[in-house]
Amino acid sequence: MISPDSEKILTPQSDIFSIKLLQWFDMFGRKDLPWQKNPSAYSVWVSEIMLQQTQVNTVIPYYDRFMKTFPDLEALAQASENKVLHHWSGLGYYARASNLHKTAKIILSHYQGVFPETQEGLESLPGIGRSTAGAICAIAYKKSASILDGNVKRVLARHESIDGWTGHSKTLKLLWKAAENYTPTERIADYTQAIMDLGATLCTRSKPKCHKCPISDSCKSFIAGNPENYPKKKPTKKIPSKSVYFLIMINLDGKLLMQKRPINQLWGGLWTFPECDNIAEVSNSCDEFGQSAKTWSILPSSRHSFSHYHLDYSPVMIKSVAQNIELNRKDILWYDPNKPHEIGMPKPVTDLLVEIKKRY
DNA sequence: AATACGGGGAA
DNA sequence: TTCCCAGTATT
Repeated sequence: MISPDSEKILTPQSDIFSIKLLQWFDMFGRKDLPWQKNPSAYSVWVSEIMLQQTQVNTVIPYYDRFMKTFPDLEALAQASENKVLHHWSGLGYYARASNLHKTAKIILSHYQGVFPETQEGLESLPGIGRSTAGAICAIAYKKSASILDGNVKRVLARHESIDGWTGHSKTLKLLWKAAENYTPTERIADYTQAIMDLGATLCTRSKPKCHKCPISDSCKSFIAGNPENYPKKKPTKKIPSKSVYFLIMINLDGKLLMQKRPINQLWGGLWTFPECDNIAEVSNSCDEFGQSAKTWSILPSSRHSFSHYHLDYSPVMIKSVAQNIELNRKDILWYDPNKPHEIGMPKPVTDLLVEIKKRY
Protein backbone atom coordinates (compact mmCIF):
# COMPACT_ATOMS: atom_id res chain seq x y z
CA MET A 1 0.00 0.00 0.00
CA ILE A 2 1.41 3.35 -1.07
CA SER A 3 0.83 6.09 1.40
CA PRO A 4 -0.97 9.05 -0.18
CA ASP A 5 1.12 12.11 -0.96
CA SER A 6 -1.00 14.92 0.38
CA GLU A 7 0.71 17.52 -1.78
CA LYS A 8 -0.07 15.73 -5.03
CA ILE A 9 -3.66 15.12 -4.08
CA LEU A 10 -4.14 18.82 -3.49
CA THR A 11 -2.46 19.79 -6.76
CA PRO A 12 -4.95 20.23 -9.62
CA GLN A 13 -4.29 18.11 -12.67
CA SER A 14 -3.76 21.18 -14.81
CA ASP A 15 -0.91 22.25 -12.55
CA ILE A 16 0.68 18.80 -12.67
CA PHE A 17 0.73 19.07 -16.45
CA SER A 18 2.70 22.31 -16.47
CA ILE A 19 4.97 21.26 -13.60
CA LYS A 20 6.00 18.09 -15.44
CA LEU A 21 6.50 19.99 -18.64
CA LEU A 22 8.67 22.59 -16.92
CA GLN A 23 10.80 19.93 -15.23
CA TRP A 24 11.33 18.30 -18.60
CA PHE A 25 12.12 21.67 -20.19
CA ASP A 26 14.79 22.40 -17.59
CA MET A 27 16.53 19.17 -18.55
CA PHE A 28 15.95 18.83 -22.28
CA GLY A 29 14.36 21.98 -23.70
CA ARG A 30 16.03 24.18 -26.30
CA LYS A 31 17.34 27.41 -24.87
CA ASP A 32 19.82 28.54 -27.49
CA LEU A 33 17.67 29.42 -30.48
CA PRO A 34 18.57 32.86 -31.91
CA TRP A 35 15.33 34.48 -30.74
CA GLN A 36 15.68 33.14 -27.21
CA LYS A 37 18.70 35.28 -26.36
CA ASN A 38 17.26 38.62 -25.27
CA PRO A 39 13.55 38.34 -25.91
CA SER A 40 11.84 41.67 -26.52
CA ALA A 41 8.39 42.25 -27.93
CA TYR A 42 10.09 43.07 -31.23
CA SER A 43 12.25 39.95 -31.44
CA VAL A 44 9.48 37.65 -30.23
CA TRP A 45 7.11 39.18 -32.77
CA VAL A 46 9.50 38.80 -35.70
CA SER A 47 10.38 35.22 -34.78
CA GLU A 48 6.75 34.22 -34.20
CA ILE A 49 5.65 35.63 -37.55
CA MET A 50 8.50 33.84 -39.33
CA LEU A 51 7.66 30.62 -37.50
CA GLN A 52 4.07 30.65 -38.71
CA GLN A 53 3.74 27.58 -40.95
CA THR A 54 7.52 27.44 -41.20
CA GLN A 55 9.93 25.20 -39.38
CA VAL A 56 12.70 26.28 -37.05
CA ASN A 57 15.63 25.21 -39.21
CA THR A 58 14.25 27.08 -42.19
CA VAL A 59 13.68 30.21 -40.14
CA ILE A 60 17.05 30.51 -38.38
CA PRO A 61 19.13 31.97 -41.26
CA TYR A 62 16.28 34.29 -42.28
CA TYR A 63 15.84 35.49 -38.71
CA ASP A 64 19.56 36.23 -38.28
CA ARG A 65 19.73 38.17 -41.53
CA PHE A 66 16.50 40.04 -40.84
CA MET A 67 17.51 41.16 -37.35
CA LYS A 68 20.92 42.25 -38.58
CA THR A 69 19.30 44.46 -41.22
CA PHE A 70 16.31 45.62 -39.14
CA PRO A 71 17.61 45.53 -35.55
CA ASP A 72 14.65 47.35 -34.08
CA LEU A 73 11.10 48.39 -34.82
CA GLU A 74 12.13 51.82 -36.09
CA ALA A 75 14.57 50.35 -38.60
CA LEU A 76 11.85 48.07 -39.92
CA ALA A 77 9.20 50.78 -40.07
CA GLN A 78 11.48 53.10 -42.00
CA ALA A 79 12.69 50.51 -44.50
CA SER A 80 11.18 50.24 -47.97
CA GLU A 81 8.63 47.56 -48.65
CA ASN A 82 10.91 46.16 -51.35
CA LYS A 83 13.74 45.73 -48.88
CA VAL A 84 11.54 44.01 -46.32
CA LEU A 85 10.21 41.60 -48.94
CA HIS A 86 13.77 41.08 -50.19
CA HIS A 87 14.70 39.72 -46.77
CA TRP A 88 11.66 37.46 -46.83
CA SER A 89 12.34 36.02 -50.29
CA GLY A 90 12.19 32.25 -50.18
CA LEU A 91 10.31 32.04 -46.88
CA GLY A 92 6.86 32.06 -48.42
CA TYR A 93 3.53 33.45 -47.23
CA TYR A 94 4.65 36.92 -48.20
CA ALA A 95 1.58 38.56 -46.69
CA ARG A 96 3.37 37.90 -43.41
CA ALA A 97 6.16 40.27 -44.44
CA SER A 98 3.75 42.91 -45.76
CA ASN A 99 1.79 42.76 -42.52
CA LEU A 100 4.99 42.89 -40.48
CA HIS A 101 6.00 46.07 -42.24
CA LYS A 102 2.52 47.54 -42.00
CA THR A 103 2.36 46.81 -38.28
CA ALA A 104 5.82 48.29 -37.66
CA LYS A 105 4.67 51.53 -39.28
CA ILE A 106 1.45 51.56 -37.26
CA ILE A 107 3.30 51.05 -33.98
CA LEU A 108 5.81 53.77 -34.80
CA SER A 109 3.25 56.33 -35.89
CA HIS A 110 0.26 55.57 -33.64
CA TYR A 111 1.80 53.89 -30.58
CA GLN A 112 4.95 56.00 -30.16
CA GLY A 113 7.00 52.98 -31.19
CA VAL A 114 5.83 50.89 -28.24
CA PHE A 115 4.03 47.59 -28.71
CA PRO A 116 0.54 47.25 -27.22
CA GLU A 117 0.73 45.44 -23.90
CA THR A 118 -2.53 43.53 -24.02
CA GLN A 119 -3.59 40.49 -25.97
CA GLU A 120 -6.47 42.45 -27.57
CA GLY A 121 -4.23 45.36 -28.45
CA LEU A 122 -1.78 43.03 -30.15
CA GLU A 123 -4.53 41.15 -31.99
CA SER A 124 -5.78 44.38 -33.52
CA LEU A 125 -2.55 44.66 -35.52
CA PRO A 126 -2.19 43.23 -39.05
CA GLY A 127 -0.79 39.72 -39.06
CA ILE A 128 -1.13 39.14 -35.32
CA GLY A 129 -3.81 36.64 -34.45
CA ARG A 130 -4.77 34.91 -31.25
CA SER A 131 -1.79 32.55 -31.03
CA THR A 132 0.89 35.09 -31.93
CA ALA A 133 -0.58 37.61 -29.51
CA GLY A 134 -0.51 34.92 -26.84
CA ALA A 135 3.12 34.11 -27.61
CA ILE A 136 4.19 37.75 -27.34
CA CYS A 137 2.30 38.16 -24.06
CA ALA A 138 3.76 34.98 -22.63
CA ILE A 139 7.36 35.15 -23.84
CA ALA A 140 8.01 38.89 -23.96
CA TYR A 141 5.68 40.16 -21.24
CA LYS A 142 5.63 37.07 -18.96
CA LYS A 143 1.86 37.35 -18.79
CA SER A 144 -0.23 34.23 -18.45
CA ALA A 145 -1.47 33.68 -22.02
CA SER A 146 -2.12 30.69 -24.26
CA ILE A 147 -0.82 29.76 -27.67
CA LEU A 148 -2.05 27.18 -30.16
CA ASP A 149 0.31 26.44 -33.00
CA GLY A 150 0.83 23.24 -34.94
CA ASN A 151 3.01 21.62 -32.30
CA VAL A 152 0.72 22.52 -29.42
CA LYS A 153 -2.28 21.31 -31.38
CA ARG A 154 -0.64 17.92 -31.81
CA VAL A 155 0.40 17.64 -28.16
CA LEU A 156 -3.05 18.56 -26.89
CA ALA A 157 -5.01 16.54 -29.45
CA ARG A 158 -3.06 13.47 -28.32
CA HIS A 159 -3.11 14.21 -24.62
CA GLU A 160 -6.88 14.78 -24.65
CA SER A 161 -7.69 12.39 -27.50
CA ILE A 162 -9.39 15.22 -29.35
CA ASP A 163 -10.86 13.92 -32.59
CA GLY A 164 -11.35 15.76 -35.83
CA TRP A 165 -9.22 17.81 -38.16
CA THR A 166 -7.72 20.92 -36.52
CA GLY A 167 -9.10 23.03 -39.36
CA HIS A 168 -12.62 22.41 -38.13
CA SER A 169 -13.85 25.12 -35.80
CA LYS A 170 -15.33 22.60 -33.39
CA THR A 171 -11.98 20.86 -33.00
CA LEU A 172 -10.20 24.18 -32.72
CA LYS A 173 -12.49 25.28 -29.91
CA LEU A 174 -11.74 22.13 -27.92
CA LEU A 175 -8.01 22.60 -28.48
CA TRP A 176 -8.10 26.23 -27.32
CA LYS A 177 -10.04 25.18 -24.27
CA ALA A 178 -7.41 22.56 -23.44
CA ALA A 179 -4.62 25.06 -24.11
CA GLU A 180 -6.16 27.55 -21.69
CA ASN A 181 -6.84 24.87 -19.12
CA TYR A 182 -3.14 23.93 -18.89
CA THR A 183 -1.68 27.42 -19.18
CA PRO A 184 0.03 28.19 -15.86
CA THR A 185 0.49 31.52 -14.11
CA GLU A 186 4.09 30.81 -13.10
CA ARG A 187 7.07 30.51 -15.47
CA ILE A 188 4.79 31.24 -18.40
CA ALA A 189 7.59 31.98 -20.87
CA ASP A 190 9.33 28.68 -20.16
CA TYR A 191 6.06 26.78 -20.26
CA THR A 192 5.21 28.26 -23.67
CA GLN A 193 8.60 27.26 -24.99
CA ALA A 194 8.32 23.87 -23.31
CA ILE A 195 5.07 22.78 -24.89
CA MET A 196 6.28 23.86 -28.33
CA ASP A 197 9.56 22.01 -27.79
CA LEU A 198 7.77 18.89 -26.70
CA GLY A 199 5.77 18.89 -29.92
CA ALA A 200 8.83 19.58 -32.03
CA THR A 201 11.17 17.01 -30.47
CA LEU A 202 9.17 14.21 -28.78
CA CYS A 203 5.52 14.48 -29.75
CA THR A 204 6.36 14.39 -33.43
CA ARG A 205 3.90 13.68 -36.22
CA SER A 206 5.20 10.19 -36.79
CA LYS A 207 6.99 7.89 -34.36
CA PRO A 208 6.48 10.01 -31.24
CA LYS A 209 8.98 9.23 -28.49
CA CYS A 210 6.35 8.57 -25.86
CA HIS A 211 8.81 6.63 -23.68
CA LYS A 212 10.66 9.90 -23.10
CA CYS A 213 7.58 12.05 -22.68
CA PRO A 214 7.03 13.66 -19.26
CA ILE A 215 3.24 13.67 -19.61
CA SER A 216 2.66 10.25 -21.17
CA ASP A 217 1.14 8.90 -17.95
CA SER A 218 -1.78 11.30 -18.31
CA CYS A 219 -1.93 11.21 -22.11
CA LYS A 220 -5.22 9.68 -23.20
CA SER A 221 -4.02 8.57 -26.62
CA PHE A 222 -0.84 7.05 -25.20
CA ILE A 223 -2.91 5.11 -22.69
CA ALA A 224 -5.17 3.97 -25.52
CA GLY A 225 -2.09 3.06 -27.55
CA ASN A 226 -2.91 5.21 -30.58
CA PRO A 227 -1.14 8.58 -30.33
CA GLU A 228 -0.45 8.62 -34.06
CA ASN A 229 -4.19 8.78 -34.74
CA TYR A 230 -4.15 12.38 -33.52
CA PRO A 231 -4.59 14.97 -34.75
CA LYS A 232 -6.76 13.71 -37.56
CA LYS A 233 -5.48 14.31 -41.06
CA LYS A 234 -6.83 17.04 -43.24
CA PRO A 235 -9.45 15.74 -45.68
CA THR A 236 -7.63 15.02 -48.92
CA LYS A 237 -8.48 17.08 -51.92
CA LYS A 238 -6.94 16.98 -55.35
CA ILE A 239 -5.19 20.19 -56.24
CA PRO A 240 -5.33 21.59 -59.76
CA SER A 241 -2.47 22.55 -62.05
CA LYS A 242 -1.93 25.75 -63.96
CA SER A 243 0.50 26.40 -66.81
CA VAL A 244 2.05 29.74 -67.61
CA TYR A 245 4.89 31.18 -69.65
CA PHE A 246 7.37 33.46 -67.91
CA LEU A 247 8.41 36.13 -70.39
CA ILE A 248 12.07 36.85 -69.84
CA MET A 249 12.79 39.92 -71.90
CA ILE A 250 16.45 40.81 -72.18
CA ASN A 251 17.38 44.20 -73.52
CA LEU A 252 20.57 45.21 -75.27
CA ASP A 253 22.21 46.01 -71.92
CA GLY A 254 21.58 42.48 -70.68
CA LYS A 255 18.93 43.65 -68.23
CA LEU A 256 15.71 41.77 -67.56
CA LEU A 257 12.23 43.24 -67.46
CA MET A 258 10.47 42.55 -64.18
CA GLN A 259 7.00 43.38 -62.98
CA LYS A 260 5.67 43.97 -59.48
CA ARG A 261 2.69 41.87 -58.48
CA PRO A 262 -0.45 43.36 -56.89
CA ILE A 263 0.00 43.55 -53.12
CA ASN A 264 -3.05 41.55 -52.08
CA GLN A 265 -2.62 38.54 -54.35
CA LEU A 266 -0.37 35.52 -54.66
CA TRP A 267 3.26 36.59 -54.32
CA GLY A 268 1.91 40.05 -53.49
CA GLY A 269 4.53 42.79 -53.67
CA LEU A 270 7.11 40.49 -55.19
CA TRP A 271 8.75 41.05 -58.54
CA THR A 272 8.36 38.40 -61.24
CA PHE A 273 8.62 38.05 -64.99
CA PRO A 274 5.49 39.03 -66.91
CA GLU A 275 3.32 36.01 -67.62
CA CYS A 276 1.08 34.84 -70.42
CA ASP A 277 -1.12 31.79 -70.81
CA ASN A 278 -0.67 31.00 -74.49
CA ILE A 279 2.46 30.98 -76.56
CA ALA A 280 0.53 32.80 -79.27
CA GLU A 281 0.28 35.84 -77.01
CA VAL A 282 4.00 36.28 -76.52
CA SER A 283 4.40 38.90 -79.19
CA ASN A 284 1.40 40.91 -78.04
CA SER A 285 2.47 40.72 -74.40
CA CYS A 286 5.90 42.03 -75.25
CA ASP A 287 4.37 44.91 -77.15
CA GLU A 288 2.54 45.96 -74.00
CA PHE A 289 5.89 46.58 -72.40
CA GLY A 290 7.21 48.45 -75.41
CA GLN A 291 9.38 45.53 -76.40
CA SER A 292 9.46 44.09 -79.88
CA ALA A 293 10.08 40.41 -79.56
CA LYS A 294 12.00 39.33 -82.60
CA THR A 295 12.99 35.83 -81.66
CA TRP A 296 12.40 33.68 -78.62
CA SER A 297 13.14 30.24 -77.35
CA ILE A 298 11.12 28.22 -74.90
CA LEU A 299 13.01 26.49 -72.11
CA PRO A 300 11.83 23.27 -70.46
CA SER A 301 9.06 23.76 -67.93
CA SER A 302 9.40 23.37 -64.18
CA ARG A 303 6.85 22.82 -61.46
CA HIS A 304 6.34 24.96 -58.38
CA SER A 305 3.78 23.68 -55.92
CA PHE A 306 1.59 25.74 -53.64
CA SER A 307 -0.74 24.34 -51.03
CA HIS A 308 -3.69 24.89 -53.36
CA TYR A 309 -2.32 24.31 -56.88
CA HIS A 310 0.69 23.32 -58.96
CA LEU A 311 2.25 25.93 -61.18
CA ASP A 312 3.99 24.65 -64.31
CA TYR A 313 6.02 27.47 -65.74
CA SER A 314 7.93 27.60 -69.01
CA PRO A 315 10.56 30.31 -69.30
CA VAL A 316 10.53 32.07 -72.65
CA MET A 317 13.83 33.74 -73.41
CA ILE A 318 13.17 36.84 -75.48
CA LYS A 319 15.84 38.95 -77.09
CA SER A 320 14.45 42.42 -77.39
CA VAL A 321 15.80 44.89 -79.87
CA ALA A 322 14.57 47.75 -77.72
CA GLN A 323 16.91 49.93 -75.76
CA ASN A 324 16.71 50.48 -72.04
CA ILE A 325 13.67 52.61 -72.61
CA GLU A 326 11.85 54.52 -69.92
CA LEU A 327 8.60 52.72 -69.33
CA ASN A 328 7.03 55.24 -67.01
CA ARG A 329 5.34 52.57 -64.98
CA LYS A 330 5.86 52.10 -61.27
CA ASP A 331 5.33 48.35 -61.54
CA ILE A 332 8.16 47.79 -64.02
CA LEU A 333 11.91 47.73 -63.61
CA TRP A 334 14.96 46.57 -65.51
CA TYR A 335 16.86 44.09 -63.40
CA ASP A 336 20.61 43.83 -63.77
CA PRO A 337 21.76 40.40 -62.57
CA ASN A 338 25.18 41.90 -61.92
CA LYS A 339 23.80 44.74 -59.82
CA PRO A 340 20.72 43.24 -58.24
CA HIS A 341 18.01 45.42 -56.71
CA GLU A 342 16.96 44.74 -53.14
CA ILE A 343 13.50 43.50 -54.04
CA GLY A 344 11.40 40.51 -53.15
CA MET A 345 11.25 37.60 -55.58
CA PRO A 346 9.62 34.17 -55.28
CA LYS A 347 11.61 30.96 -55.45
CA PRO A 348 11.06 30.10 -59.14
CA VAL A 349 12.30 33.56 -60.11
CA THR A 350 15.44 33.45 -57.98
CA ASP A 351 16.10 29.96 -59.33
CA LEU A 352 15.76 31.21 -62.90
CA LEU A 353 18.03 34.17 -62.26
CA VAL A 354 20.76 31.80 -61.12
CA GLU A 355 20.34 29.82 -64.33
CA ILE A 356 20.33 32.90 -66.51
CA LYS A 357 23.47 34.25 -64.90
CA LYS A 358 25.21 30.95 -65.57
CA ARG A 359 24.17 30.68 -69.20
CA TYR A 360 24.08 34.22 -70.56
C1' DA B 1 -17.34 27.81 -42.22
C1' DA B 2 -14.35 27.53 -45.95
C1' DT B 3 -10.63 29.13 -48.56
C1' DA B 4 -6.24 31.66 -49.82
C1' DC B 5 -1.69 31.97 -49.04
C1' DG B 6 4.77 29.34 -50.12
C1' DG B 7 8.12 26.64 -49.45
C1' DG B 8 10.56 23.07 -47.25
C1' DG B 9 11.15 18.68 -45.07
C1' DA B 10 9.79 14.09 -43.62
C1' DA B 11 8.33 9.57 -44.74
C1' DT C 1 3.91 11.09 -53.78
C1' DT C 2 1.42 13.02 -49.85
C1' DC C 3 1.19 15.26 -45.73
C1' DC C 4 2.20 18.72 -42.45
C1' DC C 5 4.23 22.73 -40.29
C1' DA C 6 5.94 28.09 -34.24
C1' DG C 7 -1.54 30.90 -38.42
C1' DT C 8 -3.98 34.88 -40.14
C1' DA C 9 -6.99 37.36 -43.25
C1' DT C 10 -10.54 37.26 -46.34
C1' DT C 11 -14.75 35.72 -48.22
